[in-house]
Amino acid sequence: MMRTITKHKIIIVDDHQLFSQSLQLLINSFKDFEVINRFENGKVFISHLQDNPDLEVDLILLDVNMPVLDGISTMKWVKENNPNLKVIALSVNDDEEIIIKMITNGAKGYLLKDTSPEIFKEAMISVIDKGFYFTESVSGILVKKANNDSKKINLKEKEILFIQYACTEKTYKEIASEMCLSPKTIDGYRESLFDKLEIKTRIGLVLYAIKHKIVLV
Amino acid sequence: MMRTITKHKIIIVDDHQLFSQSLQLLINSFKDFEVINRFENGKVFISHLQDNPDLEVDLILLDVNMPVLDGISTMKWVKENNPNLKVIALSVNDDEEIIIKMITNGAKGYLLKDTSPEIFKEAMISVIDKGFYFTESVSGILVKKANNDSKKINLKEKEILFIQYACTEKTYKEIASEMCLSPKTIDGYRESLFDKLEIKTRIGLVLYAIKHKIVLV
DNA sequence: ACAAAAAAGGGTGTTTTCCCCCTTGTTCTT
DNA sequence: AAGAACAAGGGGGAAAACACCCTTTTTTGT
Repeated sequence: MMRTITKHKIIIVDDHQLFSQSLQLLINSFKDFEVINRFENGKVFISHLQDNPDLEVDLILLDVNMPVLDGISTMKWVKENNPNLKVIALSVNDDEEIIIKMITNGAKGYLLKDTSPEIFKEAMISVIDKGFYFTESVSGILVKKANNDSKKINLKEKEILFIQYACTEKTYKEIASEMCLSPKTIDGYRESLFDKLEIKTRIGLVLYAIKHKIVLV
Repeated sequence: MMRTITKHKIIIVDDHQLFSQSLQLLINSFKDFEVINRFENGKVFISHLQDNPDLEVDLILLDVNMPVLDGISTMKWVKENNPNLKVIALSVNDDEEIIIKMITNGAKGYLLKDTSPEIFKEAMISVIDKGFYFTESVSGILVKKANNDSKKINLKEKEILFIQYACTEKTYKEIASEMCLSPKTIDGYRESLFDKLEIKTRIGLVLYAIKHKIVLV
């Protein structure tokens, strides 16, 4: 006689149909797991949650890069409205900023899509049982952020404006006149920024500005 | 009695194990297809081809974004050494440049990973039978490229290298010594680039480089 | 084979950038 | 009320960036 086992109920949210349908096959091939639903973006997933407030689900696999409503926005909604949901973020990129955003919004795990099925299964079990699963590299990023958070640089309005001008082909003299300041004041801005940002040239300032999205390209 | 059918032999090259193993399950669920091999990057795939010159394979599914040896480099090798291989490029992004590079290097199809399994199967059949499969949007990009090709700026290897150095805090003198050229030659590079790219300062060069992804930030 | 580009290097001079040290006033603390 | 912190401005000088015009050598097209 066969005993009926209650399988863990999984929902996949991913816009890549090829991946999402394939992943469903993989998960269903695991004894204790079954995919009960798939959604192609955060919006339809959230709609489904709203329509089914008593939905039983053990784990959400949430893609980070999606059209319509991406992983981060979806995670924010989950944090606000359904914080008990267990979510593992799935992504192809290991951008620190994104990892941090997903985790601070309540993701219980962050896996790259090049994870092996074994690790993947382990992560699912860990999140369902222990409540979280983080690889060493993700933990490392979290520690690093914690350290860096203390010595954070905050720029004033005028500095931001100056940086934006510096990211053009104008000379400092031209910038000064556009900002209605003396060239010598601009000189001061530059030196104080070089010091603060640990750079040595205007090129460094441009690179910093782009990296930190002070100017967009 | 069951008749033995020769299935189409497929190879998957993709670094995302989760995707690649799952996709194998999906393909094997199609009657006429079977995955005979999976590789995690272009390098190991090429090694396998070299070790098995008489390998019978009907179709390669090649991921574009991979570590070690990416899709484009792998495609280049295939074009040089094994041009009869039928390859469908798989990618998450629809960057025109990349699509063009893959196709000019001989890819017979280009599919986004959010394709439905039905279209995916149709594409596989089309490439095996007719030799190609392109969606309308990909065809559109090819037409557009044909038109734009006339007024294209093409940079030489050394210029690219110089631009990359210019996007650092090094001085031209330092760049010259790192590139083993006289500072005066670097001077020439700069002036010719300023002219070609219609810019006036090194800042403009940095912005151009970032916009055109010559350097990454 | 020969002209035409292109690549490499040079000279000289101007402008811009960068650096260090300085003054004056204001605001905020303690 | 003294001191700290900051915003605005300044002088002078060295180094880097930029401009313009030049020669020599190598590559390339036909």
